[in-house]
Amino acid sequence: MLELSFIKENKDKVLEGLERRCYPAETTQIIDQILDLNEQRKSLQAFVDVKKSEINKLSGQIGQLFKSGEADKANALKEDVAKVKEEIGGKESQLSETSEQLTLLLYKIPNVPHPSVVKGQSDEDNEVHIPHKGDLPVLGEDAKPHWELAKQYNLFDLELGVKITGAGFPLYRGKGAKLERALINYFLDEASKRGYEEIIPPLLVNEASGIGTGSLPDKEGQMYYVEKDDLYLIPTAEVPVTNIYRGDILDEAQLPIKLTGYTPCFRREAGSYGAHVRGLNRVHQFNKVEIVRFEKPENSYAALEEMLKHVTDLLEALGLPFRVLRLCGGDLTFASALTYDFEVYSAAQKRWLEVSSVSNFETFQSNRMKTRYKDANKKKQLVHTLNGSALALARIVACILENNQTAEGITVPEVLRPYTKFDIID
RNA sequence: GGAAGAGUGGCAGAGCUGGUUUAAUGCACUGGUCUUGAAAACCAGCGUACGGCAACGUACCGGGGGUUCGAAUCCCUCCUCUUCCGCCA
Repeated sequence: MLELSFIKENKDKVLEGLERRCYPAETTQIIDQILDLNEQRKSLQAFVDVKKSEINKLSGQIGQLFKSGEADKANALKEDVAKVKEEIGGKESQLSETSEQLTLLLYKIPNVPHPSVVKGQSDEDNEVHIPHKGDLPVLGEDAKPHWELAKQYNLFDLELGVKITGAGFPLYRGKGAKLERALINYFLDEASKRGYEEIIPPLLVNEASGIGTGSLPDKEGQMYYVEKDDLYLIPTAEVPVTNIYRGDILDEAQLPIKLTGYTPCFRREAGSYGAHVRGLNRVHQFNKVEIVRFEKPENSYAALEEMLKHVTDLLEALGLPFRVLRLCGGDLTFASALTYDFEVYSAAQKRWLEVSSVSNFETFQSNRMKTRYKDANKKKQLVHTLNGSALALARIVACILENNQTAEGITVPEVLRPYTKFDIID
């Protein structure tokens, strides 16, 4: 959520940001509504505060009078209080309604994109930030997509997942399960090497946590919801991990805070089904290692570059052909100011698959969560939050299987062998 | 799941027979005095949010609601924690 003070002082920037996101014109009007409501709120509060102050004073006097036995005078004052209350009338409830409305409207305004983000409608307008190096791999005519390879080598089973749960819940087995576990451990170890503290968070979160990171309100439909306990299954470790510091005022010395966590991720994503979402390309449950950072504002973009390098290193080590995109305004997620998407090329499917997304949210999440720090002058400031996948597993597995297939079997990337304890899947 | 008790400012902890509590006191923390320096001692400051140039005002004693002229204090409700019992990886 944007800060009210920022909207007030930088209305043009906010509008220009909406423009680059290709937001509909109605959203522009919300900005004016917000500013109007805020003025209303301010005058309401000033009024109510003064009246309450009067009541407080009178009540104090009544107390004194009762003590000194002057009940008559006290009772007379009670009538004065009643008058003041009448003056307040519905203003107090108006005040709280106005504040609530204001918050709801603020929730509707997305983050202002970083100046480097280009205007664009959809993923077709994304810019290539780091192009793929060298030629794209070409496989033989008989190359198979990962869902066929999985069947051939008995690595994961989507039909069994259907039997046990439903569509989109893969069951990994044998070397498929071991490969999955190897990747998780490898990614966690690499994050640890770079100074991230490992976290195992709860997989269900409450409403406040969902609001903190921006998964709520509005996006309820994308999360699994346990009605009986009013809890949500996490769509990413970002939600529980970022909310660790919800409502906290940190010490400057604590920053930066670097956290990593492996969790399964649950996404309802009632989207389309078809050839392009076959196999592991899109599932309701997948595994992911997430990295999360809390930074001082002046350091957050350097941190983003570090994260970019981190993910780049992982993909290079795995030997997967990839490119990095800088998302255009229209493809940027609601809370993000700048996002880099990583896409891995699937040689068998002959298409790019998104495997990671690294974003700087600046103060958008921290303003919702009220996560601040005291700077050198002891002034409270919102921190910047960042996060990224390092990495999301399902599609990485798909690409490893497809790109590394040989007549003898699927070769395991060198860096994973200490974890898998086998070199080839055959 | 059942029973009992409890949730107060960074921590500890009073207040909880409703009215100088505008939340005592201690510790921690910050600044100052003293000192060669430090410690000790002493003095002062020391929560968050909103409004206001400011003085200051308002709200917050787990969350929400209620009673009252007035609520940390009484009532209702939800949440959490502790102890005991039950169940259980």
